[in-house]
Parts: sequence; structure tokens; C-alpha cells
Amino acid sequence: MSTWVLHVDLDQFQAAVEVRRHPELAGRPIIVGGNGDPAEPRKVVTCASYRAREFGVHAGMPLRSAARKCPDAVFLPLDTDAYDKASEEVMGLLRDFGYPVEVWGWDEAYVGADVDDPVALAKQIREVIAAETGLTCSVGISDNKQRAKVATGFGKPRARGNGHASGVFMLTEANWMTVMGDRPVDALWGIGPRTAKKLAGLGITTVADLASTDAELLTSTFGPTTGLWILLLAKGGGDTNVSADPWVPRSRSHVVTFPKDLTERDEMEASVIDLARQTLDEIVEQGRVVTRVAVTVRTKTFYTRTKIRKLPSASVDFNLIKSTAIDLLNQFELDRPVRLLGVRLELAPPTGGY
DNA sequence: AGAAAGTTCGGTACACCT
DNA sequence: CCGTAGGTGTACCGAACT
Repeated sequence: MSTWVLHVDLDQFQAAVEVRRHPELAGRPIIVGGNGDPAEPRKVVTCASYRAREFGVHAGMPLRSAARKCPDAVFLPLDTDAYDKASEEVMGLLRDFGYPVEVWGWDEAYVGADVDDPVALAKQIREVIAAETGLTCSVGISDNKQRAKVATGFGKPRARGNGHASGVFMLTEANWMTVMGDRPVDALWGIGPRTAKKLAGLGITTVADLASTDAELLTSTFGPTTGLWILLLAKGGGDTNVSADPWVPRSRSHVVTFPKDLTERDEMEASVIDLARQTLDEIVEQGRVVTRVAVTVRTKTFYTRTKIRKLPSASVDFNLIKSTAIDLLNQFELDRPVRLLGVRLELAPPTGGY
């Protein structure tokens, strides 16, 4: 009996939730993002349905670009409450299987299970979620989280050929190098464009290249932790622990991108105060306390910097947090138009009892 | 006295998801 | 040449402090 890690990932989550409550939209290209206005600048696609992706639309793309590529799409605003609720439905069903469930955002979770037939379990999970919620998901199976997540990608509808695939893919020691060896390093979970570029500078471009690289070279380039970690990832290793403990947020933040850049300091201060107020209200509601305050500024030129300050002691005092945030804001030059402002509150660990 | 070594803090880079 | 959101987390580095 082995311990398996299943990665459950809902397909085109936000678009699927929208179709579920607006069945007449089924089959149409759907683009969820911003306030649902495709003409709105400075907003991006949060989720494109598979139908919309056929037009080259994908998450992170400016809404206006998406509108150009797919003018007939249905554009919808984000409805976070609806996604929260749908996510909870799914996570509840997953927990009902009786295995530890580690929730990873709205539409993903890891399930740790000691079973003889993880494929059968994966199929059951897909069936139950589809039957109970009308939402579809893909499941990746492995013995650690990173490899399971990579596996899910091969189970996704786009990766499936003409209706033959099950939405389940298993990736283990047995097929890891065969499947992954020739793929670029950024196919690994945790290696993005920057790290891939740095690796390319060392002549390392594929997963097999990376897996056979000398640990010494990697640690001297990426530091002791990251160097060994990416080597482990390339060999198919990863984090094997699935924890059902509830997630405890370390911070809470909000940023706002202005429709038009701000040039007046008064406006900037007002915005930072708003953000601080909103963020503080949310963390107070959750019974949390602030330890550090950070302010982010992004200028017209996309130059983005954060300044951060520790409070003398943990606090929920709005006046203190407000004045700290304004101090931080005033540490910036602020001589160029400001595109975005953000406030992040870092939180003390929750105190034990009640 | 001075070096060494650990801890805290501010700041940055980068990663992930939609 | 155009346009590039929002949210959260970890790693690392240098300087200050101990």
C-alpha cells in the first residue's frame, strides 16, 4: 500500500460557475475578468472558457486584447462570492471522501490517500463532483504534490484527444523521465520564466538536463535551498505531505490600478487610506492583528517598488496603520504619474485560545 | 579590543493561480 | 509598438543590531 497524492483541479473554474447558473451560455466563448466590460482598459482576463481559448484568449491577457481576438465572446465580471461558494461545495465533497484535503485556492486541492487503486479513487472524485455540482475537474496522481500537479496538466481537456481521455493522469517514477525528460524546465511547477532563463545561461534547457546537473553548480547559482529544490523537482521529487490543517493567512493585501494615472499626492494619500481601511477591516473581522505595513507603488513606467515597516507592537489601531502607510508612501519620490497603489498588512500568528 | 556569528529587518525577486 | 490585474507566499541579500 502506498501513499498517493491526488491533485484535483477544476476545469475553467470561473467560466464553469458562470455557465452553471446561466445555462444558455453553454458552448459560447466566455471571458471572465474585470467588470465584464471588454472595452475597459487596464483590466485582464481572469478565466477564459476552452471555447474562448481556441481564439488565443488566456488568463492574464488584457481584456481589450481578448475582445479583439474574440469579439463574440460573452464578457462577464468577476463574482468572488459565487466562486467562494462553489469552491466550498467542491471542497466539502472532497472532504466527504474521508482523506486529508489540502485546499489550494478556489479551484485546486490535494488529497492524500492510502489506497491500492488511486485511479479508481480519482474517477470517483470526478464523478461525484460532476454529479453533485455540475462542475468538471481533472485529477493528477503521484506520490508528491509537485509531480501530481504536473500530472493534472496531462489530464486536462485540452491535453486530451478526442474524448478518449479520462481527465485522470498518473505520473510516477516509472514514467517521469519518459514523459518529462525532453520538456523545457518551465514545465516543472515552481520554475517560471526567470529561473528558466537563468538555467538556459548554464546550458540547461530540459528537465533531463536539469536532473543530471551537478548540485554544486545549482546551489552556487540559486542558493542552497532553491538550488537543491529545483534539482529535486527535475528528478520528479517534491513535497509529500498533505495537510488538512486550515490555512492561516500570513498577510492580506489590496492593490488598485487607476483608470488614469494619479499625479496629485492628495489623491494618492486618499487611495492608500482607503486601501488600508478596507484591508484592516477584513483582518479585524477575522480576529487578526497587524505586525507590518507595506505600501507598493507602480509608476506609469511600470516601475514597481514596495516599502515596508514593522509596527512597534502588533496592532489594529487604524490611526497608527494609516499614518505608517502614509509615511511609507511619502518615502517614494512620487514625481512620476502613479498607475497602481497597494497596501499589504502582515499578520501576527493567531493567538491560541479564545 | 576585535572578530565572528547569529538574528532581525527592509527590500527585492520570483513563483503560482485565476 | 502596444500593453501589461489581483492576491498570496517563499527565498535571499545586505545592513543593522546583538
